[in-house]
Amino acid sequence: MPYDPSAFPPFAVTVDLVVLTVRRHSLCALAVRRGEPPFQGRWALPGGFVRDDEDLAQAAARELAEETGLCVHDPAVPAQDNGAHLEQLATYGDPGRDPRMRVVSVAHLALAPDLPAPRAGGDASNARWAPVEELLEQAGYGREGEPPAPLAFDHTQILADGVERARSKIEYSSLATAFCPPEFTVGELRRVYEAVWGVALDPRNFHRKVTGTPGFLVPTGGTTTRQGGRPAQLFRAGGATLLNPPMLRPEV
Amino acid sequence: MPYDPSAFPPFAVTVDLVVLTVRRHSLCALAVRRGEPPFQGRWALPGGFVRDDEDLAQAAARELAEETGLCVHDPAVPAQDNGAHLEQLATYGDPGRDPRMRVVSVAHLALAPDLPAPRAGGDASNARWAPVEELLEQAGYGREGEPPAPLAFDHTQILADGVERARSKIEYSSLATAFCPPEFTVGELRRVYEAVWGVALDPRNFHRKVTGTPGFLVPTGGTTTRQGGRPAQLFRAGGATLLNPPMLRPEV
DNA sequence: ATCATAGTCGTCTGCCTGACGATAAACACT
DNA sequence: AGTGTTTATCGTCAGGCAGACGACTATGAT
Repeated sequence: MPYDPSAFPPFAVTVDLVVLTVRRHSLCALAVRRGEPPFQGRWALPGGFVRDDEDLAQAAARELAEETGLCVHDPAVPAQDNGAHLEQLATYGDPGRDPRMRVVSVAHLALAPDLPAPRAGGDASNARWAPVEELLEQAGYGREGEPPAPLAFDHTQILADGVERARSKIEYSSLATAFCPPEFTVGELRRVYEAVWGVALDPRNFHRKVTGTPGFLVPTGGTTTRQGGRPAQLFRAGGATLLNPPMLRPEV
Repeated sequence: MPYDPSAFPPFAVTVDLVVLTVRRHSLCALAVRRGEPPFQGRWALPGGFVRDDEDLAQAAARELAEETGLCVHDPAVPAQDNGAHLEQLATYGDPGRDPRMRVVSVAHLALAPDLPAPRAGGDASNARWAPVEELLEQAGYGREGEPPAPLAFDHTQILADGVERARSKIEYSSLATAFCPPEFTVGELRRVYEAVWGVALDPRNFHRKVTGTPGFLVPTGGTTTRQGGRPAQLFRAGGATLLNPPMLRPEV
């Protein structure tokens, strides 16, 4: 049976983004307000259709730039700064996940340092950083005075999967540095782990672990006192991407 | 802008399967011969179009059953036997990965115990279990006398990603039991690890590790001598899915 | 009977981690 | 200037786990 367009059903393919950052000691995700049905007025993950001539990673990078202005960090250019980490997360394709038509969404996970205010088409009221616990709660929350509502479509599930991916991946990779500015202290990195995992870590053991793992951190020579207290050494992310042995998440 | 079918390009969506098993001490993948262009006559991963009314996991399970006769093991029915493990792997959507049209393929990873001969539409010459190193080699191999050729489309990449997923996932989960029959010995489980990782493991340390991890193995009371030597205790897979601490792959 | 094979139990040593004491270097008060 | 607070950093110690490897057991093959 040769190529026959009628032999398969047509799908729309989108990319949705779980964009995570750490703000004020808590893990936050980017949410945008839907301006059109279905789920008009509800919060959702940013995303959009994949264009005819781009691959999935390009589509995700484009959407990320449109929503946040972030460039994607290219692993081939390790000196590049301020780039976000972007990776494919999973694909969601239940019939009926979009009431309009059959849509398959290839979700991506992006990790970014703390950013200035988000923008969605320049309209700040239609985009926000929200703590993930807030977005994941069954009831959901709106902004001040808005009715609580969960995220549109199956985006609560996608967000949960993205958060779990981030939580487990910083255990055995140096990915947590993607949440940090180009130069950072051990304490700032520890606060990233604490925010992502929602636990408190011992500063002394954490310091020993991260400075003792070859290739994880590279001292830049500078120091900073922006956190108060004794000045701390500044580091850049080293070349190592896999931590062996891993940094173990404390039990329960 | 309301729903407008012309606003997005139409895609075909397929599922492709990386089906892995362990045969004769080596990790093997299922390959099927393509009967039509493009890549006619070349080996490829099994797969097919997602139907209008099924979700992605259903489509993958259906393809798996069509190609191998395997049922998917439902985690909700732990007593079920002979079921394969199935999980989503990643999605591949480069424009041009299929010369006919824009196809997005949601690859799935299936792990199965050693099986009788494969069947592809009943024709055994069009399906085979091939060692993964053979399929992944740049040049590729055909069967006896056939010209070497790599897998069709981007299936070499998909297979490589699936193999790497399996290799890393048996480190920290009990997934290796999916390669074993319902009842198995510690030695058989060790040979699974050795085949998947391509290394030799110390039988004594391995025995201590797996029998000492609570919930990993449950003794059935029986013994077997099918491997020769002293009779070995038989086990079933226990309920634990996450191994903590993990089983570490030896370096290099 | 002897050997080969595979399974199972122990021992020892070194590494890593968690718990936690102690010191250092900044800033904010008074 | 002194005192307290905050954060960073170094050190110590005990317990757990993994790698290396010795020893013994129970089967089938010769």
